[in-house]
Amino acid sequence: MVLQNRLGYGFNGYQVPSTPRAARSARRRGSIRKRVDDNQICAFDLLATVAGKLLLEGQGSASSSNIQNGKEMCTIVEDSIKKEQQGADKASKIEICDQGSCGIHHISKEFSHAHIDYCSGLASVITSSDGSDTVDSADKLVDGKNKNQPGNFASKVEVASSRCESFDGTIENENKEQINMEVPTTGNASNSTKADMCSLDDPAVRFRKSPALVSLDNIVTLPLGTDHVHSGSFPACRDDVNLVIRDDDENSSGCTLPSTMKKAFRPSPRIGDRRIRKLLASKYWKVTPKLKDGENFNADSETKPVYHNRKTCYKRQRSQRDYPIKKRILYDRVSVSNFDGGVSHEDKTSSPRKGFSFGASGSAAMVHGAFGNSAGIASRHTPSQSRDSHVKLHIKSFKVPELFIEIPETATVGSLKRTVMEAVTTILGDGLRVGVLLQGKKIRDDNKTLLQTGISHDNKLDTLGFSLEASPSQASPPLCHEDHPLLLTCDAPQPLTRYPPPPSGVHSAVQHSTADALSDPPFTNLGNCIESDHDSAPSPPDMSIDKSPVDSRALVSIPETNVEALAIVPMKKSKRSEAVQRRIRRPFSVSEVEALVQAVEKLGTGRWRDVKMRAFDNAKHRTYVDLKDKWKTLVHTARISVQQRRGEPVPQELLDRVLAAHAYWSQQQAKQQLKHQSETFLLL
DNA sequence: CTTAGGG
DNA sequence: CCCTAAG
Repeated sequence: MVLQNRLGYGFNGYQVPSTPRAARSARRRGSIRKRVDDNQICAFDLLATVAGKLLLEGQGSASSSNIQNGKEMCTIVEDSIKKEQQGADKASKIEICDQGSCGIHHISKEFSHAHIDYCSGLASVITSSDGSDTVDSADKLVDGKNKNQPGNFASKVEVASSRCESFDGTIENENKEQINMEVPTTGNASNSTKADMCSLDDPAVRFRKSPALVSLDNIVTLPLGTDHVHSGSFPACRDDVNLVIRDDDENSSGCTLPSTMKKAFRPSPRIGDRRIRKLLASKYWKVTPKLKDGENFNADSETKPVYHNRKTCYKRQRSQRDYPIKKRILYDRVSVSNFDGGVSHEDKTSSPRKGFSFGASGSAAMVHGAFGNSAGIASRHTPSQSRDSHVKLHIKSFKVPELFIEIPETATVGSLKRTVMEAVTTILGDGLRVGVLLQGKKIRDDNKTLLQTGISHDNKLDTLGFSLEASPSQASPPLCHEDHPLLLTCDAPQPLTRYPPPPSGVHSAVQHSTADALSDPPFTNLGNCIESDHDSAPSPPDMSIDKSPVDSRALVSIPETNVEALAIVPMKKSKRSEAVQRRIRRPFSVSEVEALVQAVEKLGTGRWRDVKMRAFDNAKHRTYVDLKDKWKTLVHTARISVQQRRGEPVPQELLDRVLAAHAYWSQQQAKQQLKHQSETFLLL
């Protein structure tokens, strides 16, 4: 507590605004826009630190109201230390994070958010007050965490893998969650396929909700350099919770849509902005771990443009961004079965995870499968047309194609998970279309009926396959390859082919979406900055990851404006005058709320732009206005009864923090005003 | 462009 | 989320 005073923090542990609004404003307008607060220790951090210290010392709870459940945190911390001391296997360290993530209380969470940061914080801050073994412990934590990064990654992966497998098994057991496809024989191949796809209901959404595990073979490669760890402390900024929620909206946004139309209107400069934006988002991955105190990766020069043309883009974005992006799925292992053959019990209702079973087996099989890009299909065909003209397809599972991810070794496991998740979800997201193959031959004529194509014959069903191809209308803006830290790819790089799809549909599809992944994953992913997997809600599922050599695999091949803009142009035309569409509603996830709360606690209300940059810099679809609005609703939510609340319930703990922070900053604002008033009064 | 607030 | 006045 002494520390607080000494360091000049607000009594409540909130940081007093360091820059007058006017100054900030000026700063903003100026070319140099520096974030003042980031190099300062946040009061909350301090609190956490103090709490951590207390806890580490086994003194139990801290005094601040913000520090609750100290015991639990204590347990975690001590536990982790113990593990470290015992040389417990490194994988367990991840568990620490996970435990933390499960925590519902402030400190614990904070700790989990930035366990490393806080640890380092402990080392640096606490030492100054009274050095003790506490510091050692903290250091150990930090070091331990880092040291075993490279060496033990494999083991970690294995752990994840096994978990995944078991999970997968679970899914398999729940075969009720398989997807049945029943298609009129008379329907044409294309239609039926699409219909089925649609019946899946936005898979992406489900995916997000579900704890489904994705198992990918050879998808993750971590460069295991030597300088893996910066021994000292971590950058201060790391305690920021930064949500990386790249938005697919952006992708479909007018800004980048490579549609011919757009191009006509949009001079290249826009693309430039776009690039910068992308770069920004991605750069973060690489740079973050190496940031120095106070250094902000959000260099003004880079950030500025983002906001700069935002408005300009906006309108155009809106014209498109809201059109639901039909999520499609990669059908890898598809089984066609007789509906009568005992699968009739399967319900078709939608439920999370339904129909998704990401096998632990390598996805490479899919790539090199019998049909190349086609999905393998085990089939049993209805022996007869007893049910007349219906072919029943039973899709047993899906598999995500091979991915390739490169991520800095200094990245956290959490960010790795998110990266993978991002990649996976992106692939699942959109930009894919289904191709139908029969006996290895692609059926291009969408107008043929199943009957005509022979899909209705059992003998042929054995060779029925679905392939994934890049959706013609899907467009991904070009990305910068160079020193792009994050790299996703699948299998061998193939020349991007336009529609008509390349021989290997999957490849192209994957690549395509892969490129997309770099830019605009379809949905929420947590930021790289979040140290732990604290978010439990839409948290990325655990995945099995394999370490695989980078090979000579090329970076993501960027589909050059591969746009037929088929789906787009008509839309625009019909929309006449580009009636601005309302942005799609995207409820804040708990983790987002958490990030917001934390940022506001630190920065206060009224600095939404900073909040945005701090915690949502990579969440392109969250504008500072959104954040402000969300805060507004949060405050409101916190004040109403639990019964009146709707949507995903926000942990009371968070709401408490909201109220606390709101109260504090309101008061602070009032004070400032008073001050200002008196000043002007004095002048008069 | 940002904030602040009403809608 | 949107819209907008005001800075």
